[in-house]
Amino acid sequence: MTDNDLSYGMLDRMVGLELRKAQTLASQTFLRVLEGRILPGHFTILVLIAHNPGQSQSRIAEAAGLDRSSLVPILKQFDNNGLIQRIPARHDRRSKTMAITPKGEDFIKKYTGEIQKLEDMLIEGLGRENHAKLSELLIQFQNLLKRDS
Amino acid sequence: MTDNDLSYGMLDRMVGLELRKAQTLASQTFLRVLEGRILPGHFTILVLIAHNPGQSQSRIAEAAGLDRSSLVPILKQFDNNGLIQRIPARHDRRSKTMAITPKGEDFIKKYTGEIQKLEDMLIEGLGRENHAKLSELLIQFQNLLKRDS
DNA sequence: AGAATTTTGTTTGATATCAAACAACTTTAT
DNA sequence: ATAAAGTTGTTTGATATCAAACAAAATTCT
Repeated sequence: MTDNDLSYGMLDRMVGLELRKAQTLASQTFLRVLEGRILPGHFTILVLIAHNPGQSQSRIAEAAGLDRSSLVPILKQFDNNGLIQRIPARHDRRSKTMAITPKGEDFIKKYTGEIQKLEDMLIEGLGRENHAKLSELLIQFQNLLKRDS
Repeated sequence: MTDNDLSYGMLDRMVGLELRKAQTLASQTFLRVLEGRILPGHFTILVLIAHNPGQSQSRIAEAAGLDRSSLVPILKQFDNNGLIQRIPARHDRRSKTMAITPKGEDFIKKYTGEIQKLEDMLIEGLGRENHAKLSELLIQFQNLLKRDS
């Protein structure tokens, strides 16, 4: 059960490994909350579309931390399932404006409670300030790496 | 460039999304440091083997946050490239003890400097206490989710 | 000792993701 | 106005990863 007796050597003080493990665990937990009906990252995309109607796919992809091309099959599925609608954009004949449908809204609402409960558990476990600090540090972390590239 | 004008809605205060984006970015940056010769996660495994000789594959996998089965092709490649050695374990005829080879050591050493430099940049950018705090919070975060499952 | 359970490494199949290439279109430069 | 450069969504190929199933071996139970 414990893997604490393993030495991480030079990796001991590196955030990278902890980041990866935390992300994997979070993803698995989230998937359980969503009853395996949708992947966490996909749910995120759905929420992004819901809260930012009329955005291009590229922008949504960037906000979600995904490649443009990865979005294609996901959106196709959302469309097929009636969770979103894709309308040709007025001003740009290449891009298709996306919007959430009522069915999509319902889908999001269905899981909002459980997700909030999970987050509340984290807030309680870490403490409110630490929870906020974690988000803040992760964002700062990203900014440093963006600057680096 | 900025995606700050996008609303994250209910995801605003959730660590999950930031975790995912941070991890993706970190992985890409790391890959650049390693000159694309090895994936960050794979390098981690190599370091784990180097610092924990004689461990089973399962334990290494768990420590790296990977599935047992995912390790198989990775180790095969390491073995083929002469970075590690696999010797049948004395006490357990199923398991193969792994150890780093001199060539593997050299490989790790070759990148240690650059990796340390990257981490130093992060320490400087976040501040030493914040950098330590980030690792600490990520570990705490994992413990909470483990408890949850 | 013998049977049942667990563990180890592996194979196989499914899926998510990326990266590069592409056509259609838009924007910018000359 | 025309050419050059960039952008958008997509297709195609490659790869990483997981999950389930498996055989062989070890461990636990009775």
